Amino acid sequence: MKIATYNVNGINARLPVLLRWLKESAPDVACLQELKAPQEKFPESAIREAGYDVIWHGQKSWNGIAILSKVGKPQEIRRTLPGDEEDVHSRYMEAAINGVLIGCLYLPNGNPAPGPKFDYKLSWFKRLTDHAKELLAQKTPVILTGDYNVMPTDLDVYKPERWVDDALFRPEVKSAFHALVAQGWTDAIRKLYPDQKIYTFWDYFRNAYERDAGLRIDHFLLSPEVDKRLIAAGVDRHVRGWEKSSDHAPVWVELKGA
DNA sequence: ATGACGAATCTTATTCGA
Repeated sequence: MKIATYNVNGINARLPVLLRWLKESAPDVACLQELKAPQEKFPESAIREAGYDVIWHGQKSWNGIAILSKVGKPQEIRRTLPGDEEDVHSRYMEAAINGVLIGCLYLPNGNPAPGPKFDYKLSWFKRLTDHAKELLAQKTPVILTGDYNVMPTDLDVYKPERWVDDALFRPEVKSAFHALVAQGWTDAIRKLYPDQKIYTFWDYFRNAYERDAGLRIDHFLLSPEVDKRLIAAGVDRHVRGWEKSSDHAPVWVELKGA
């Protein structure tokens, strides 16, 4: 089973690129973030014509996540992250597909830091960590994937010294990520490529992609029951070079079995 | 500190992203 995550930066602006990538990469499951579309403006028929069942949670202007599957209808478990009834951002969605629980997430950016947006990022991270602990306790196959908006180490940043005060790289955020992983999750890309410079995002400015001035912020965390099935993982970085691309590239894992 | 780019919106300017 091949599972992918892709921050599309606007599902309607990205539709041709998304469909092209789905056809080329043919993931069984795809988690999307930053739909930037209200619920009723999601291009459902185009996705279904591409062969995917889909559930999504849109929001006007910002955020929004979706889970696509061509190996059975996603059985939705939840479409909000527990822990704050007042949080109305569409940033988390969870579904069971083929016996694997898949959490699709878009963690807040948090800039500028410090400030209320940074506080929201940290509290969202805390809620995710609390929820992740409960998922792990079930001792079933679980994947938490998406745009974490965190570069976990210096190896994940083209120029670490320029990012020290940024909300994606501040010590509080890196420690939150490491604490989450330390519950017992496996960072799939880092497990298979412990020493390689691998990026998933290149901003639109200053020819960042051409200069390979990138960041690794889209991650796959695997529960032990999934980790033992991990065969391969990678980034479809060439997709970032396509016309009208997102600023992120898709990331994927391949698991043993259906 | 700002801006470079791109997307969305109560658009011709502003907000957000990372």
